Amino acid sequence: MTNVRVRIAPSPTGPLHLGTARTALFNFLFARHLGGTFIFRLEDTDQARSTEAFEVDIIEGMHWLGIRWDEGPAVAGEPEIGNYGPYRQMQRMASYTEAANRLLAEDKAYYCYCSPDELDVERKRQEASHLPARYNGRCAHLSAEERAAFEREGRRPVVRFRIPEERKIAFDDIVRGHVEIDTNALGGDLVILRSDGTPLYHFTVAVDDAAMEITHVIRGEDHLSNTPKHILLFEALGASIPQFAHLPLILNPDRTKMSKRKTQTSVDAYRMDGFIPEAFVNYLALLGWSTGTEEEVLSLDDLIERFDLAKVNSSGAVFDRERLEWLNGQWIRRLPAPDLIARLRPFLETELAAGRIEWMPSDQEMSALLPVVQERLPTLAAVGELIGFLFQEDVTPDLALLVPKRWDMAATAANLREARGIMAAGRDTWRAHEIEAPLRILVEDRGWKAGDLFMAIRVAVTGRTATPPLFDTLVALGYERTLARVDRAIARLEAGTPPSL
RNA sequence: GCCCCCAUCGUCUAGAGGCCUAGGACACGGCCCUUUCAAGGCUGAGAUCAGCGGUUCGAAUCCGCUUGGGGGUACCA
Repeated sequence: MTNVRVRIAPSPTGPLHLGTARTALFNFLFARHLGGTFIFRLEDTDQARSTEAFEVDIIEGMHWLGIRWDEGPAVAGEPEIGNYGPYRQMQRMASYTEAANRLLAEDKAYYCYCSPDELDVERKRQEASHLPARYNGRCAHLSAEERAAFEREGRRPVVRFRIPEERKIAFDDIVRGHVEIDTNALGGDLVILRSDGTPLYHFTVAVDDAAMEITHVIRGEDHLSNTPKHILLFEALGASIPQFAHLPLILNPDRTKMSKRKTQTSVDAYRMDGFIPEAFVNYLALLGWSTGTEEEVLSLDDLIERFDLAKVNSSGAVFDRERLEWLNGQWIRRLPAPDLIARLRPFLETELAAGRIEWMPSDQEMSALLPVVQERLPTLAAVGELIGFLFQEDVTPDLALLVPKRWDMAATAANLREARGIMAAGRDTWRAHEIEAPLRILVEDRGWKAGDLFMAIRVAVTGRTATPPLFDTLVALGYERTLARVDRAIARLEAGTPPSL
């Protein structure tokens, strides 16, 4: 165990987000690689938008991905683990007011009575004269009388943290290298407590990171510009300054910051789409990082072993669902049969509930099918599309699909009838190559194309043109149902065929 | 507006001055396999390394500028 301590601090104001999941993963990989401590902290101070349902979604989503923490809430309502708790900010309120009072006492912060409206007017004025938006410091040096006057007006002050002027804050970001930002660009003295006494994000993050002795702050690039504020706060609080690593952002296809509008961002939505966590985590890890080798299909353990913050990219990465799907297929193919069947269950339930299948296949049926199904599943959710026709009473194929280009309806009906006769003799030998062999002889005798007959049978029996291998499919369907479906197709073809002259 | 960050195939990336007439993967095309669909194998196309200057014997790699993109700039997180 090293003394490395990192954290992920999501706010439960929405379902687990792709970006949060990736940041969590990078923190987790970093901690595990180094034998450090990974901490989960809930930033639930936005009471208006935070809900317990989102909290549960986030925690369960993380667990689904295989991301576990050493300190933090277990699941909603249950006890926490770790000696630096509580791990919910709402339960740490006292520490923020205590810290703010300390800064006030040391004159590192002061009460500001400017109203939001006044601030707004000032901001607009600065904007109009092309000046950087910045608090003008009107309340920075109020006398006791002035303060009393404001109080008498009924104004409730915020607490502002003094940002020094003309100072360069420099830090060495692990992924970006040396970064320098002038304190004049920080927007002036920073509000750390609202007029109702509740703390603001930049303040809570610094107070908590200090209290939890975070050594490395690994987060999205959107916080890069805010880092000097945090550094100043750490200094004022007398805390040591952690190392920073700012991860490249995940982007929409148009290269803007990923948004719900343009990219599916909910991790749970990907789960419901049939992605498996092995693939998801693998994909996320490779968004902005690579091993430097040509390895791409990597398990969580592989990732932990190879992870290196210094090899993280600095430019944004477009989320590419097709590549995720490819990785998902890779991982599905690697799953042991019983495992895959178990994971397919919930998706079969969904098919059943939606009426797309009429009964549930047994584990035996599924494992018989698996060899021909496993390599054809891009996602777990594709299972219904692939083999649903097996678990329906009947199918009604499109007549147009039933008739091969070289045949017409009458020929198709007649040829299917011949094939049906041959298959009918196979009741006791209903196995793939024993169905196939005599049909091939028939094809040979008649001078047909094997593909034409097989496609006609395929469509007659499954209703689709793309299926698992035909004869395996027939075996799975069974003798009776195969013949019944062929018969029905023949009947429909004959009914649709105009009588010949 | 101001500040910061970024810039290699459509996309994810390899590349830490000579190994690069730039490698891999996804997607796309072709061929093989084949009853369809996949999977797999082989193969093709695809990047004047954003542009311009500089440093150097030598630059995708270092520096500067330009352009483009992104982020930040709240009594949001």
